[in-house]
Amino acid sequence: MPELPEVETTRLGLKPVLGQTVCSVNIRNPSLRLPVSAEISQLAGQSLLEIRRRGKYLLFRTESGWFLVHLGMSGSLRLAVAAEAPRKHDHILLELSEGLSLRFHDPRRFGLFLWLGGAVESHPLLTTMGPEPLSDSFTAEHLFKLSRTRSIPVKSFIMDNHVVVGVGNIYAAETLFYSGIHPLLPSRNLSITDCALLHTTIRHILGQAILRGGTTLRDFVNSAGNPGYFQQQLMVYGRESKTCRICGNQLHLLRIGGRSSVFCPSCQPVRP
DNA sequence: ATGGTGACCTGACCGC
DNA sequence: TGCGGTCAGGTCACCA
Repeated sequence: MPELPEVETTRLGLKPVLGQTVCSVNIRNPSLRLPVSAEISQLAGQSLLEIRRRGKYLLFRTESGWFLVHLGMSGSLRLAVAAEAPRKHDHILLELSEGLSLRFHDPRRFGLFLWLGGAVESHPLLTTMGPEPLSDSFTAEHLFKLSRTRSIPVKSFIMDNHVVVGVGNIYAAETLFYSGIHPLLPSRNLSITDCALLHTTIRHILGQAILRGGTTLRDFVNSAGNPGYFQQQLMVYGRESKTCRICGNQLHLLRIGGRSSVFCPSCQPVRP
């Protein structure tokens, strides 16, 4: 499910929990990508002071330290009233003051819910990540420099979290379409002009998707349980064998790095 | 170092 | 209605 815009949508929607105290922690199923440690129970009695996002990770600050949440492929964080019965796959419940309940829901259990303590910046999950796409540290020159030695397809390159964080399968496909670049182009063949175009497009598309509350294909819901609306303007993702919205030719499907990759052979031609 | 593949897990959907 | 196959928004360990 969630790429950067969906995670940011979740973060913005959780602002009402700031300042609230965790009354109790209920771990209903600890089997996530990494086991949920009993340390998480330390959250009881702590106030939620701040929520940051780094890539697709959400970082929650409390008085005694930080905990991290990753939504994996199918995860969501939802604010419910405490009286509501937990749903299937609601794995972790944080009962808050004022009768609310913050619920981590994740059918496929690829997500993470980890206690970090004081070591936020230095955690191995966070130290090797590339720049934030919407920050000043992400530049065309950065893309150009890293791509010089890489033969992998440009689609895999922009989805690599060491290159730039937060670009998943949907937004990678859309970025390459708007940039007019074939998804299989070897990364080292990108020109500085290509990199400038990719840089601008990534920022524009992620920004637009955040404004529309993210993309809902099957099951993404924000913290209030509502879907996003960016899917209404997808140009290629999920549209294989349909016609290109620009040129009218048929869109094609490839598998790149094990991920389905739709593109327009006319708008994104193979280069000579 | 780099790149390709499988693994993790459940649910939805399709064709028979 | 049921069954088996396939696919899904992410990430990492493993191998060549």
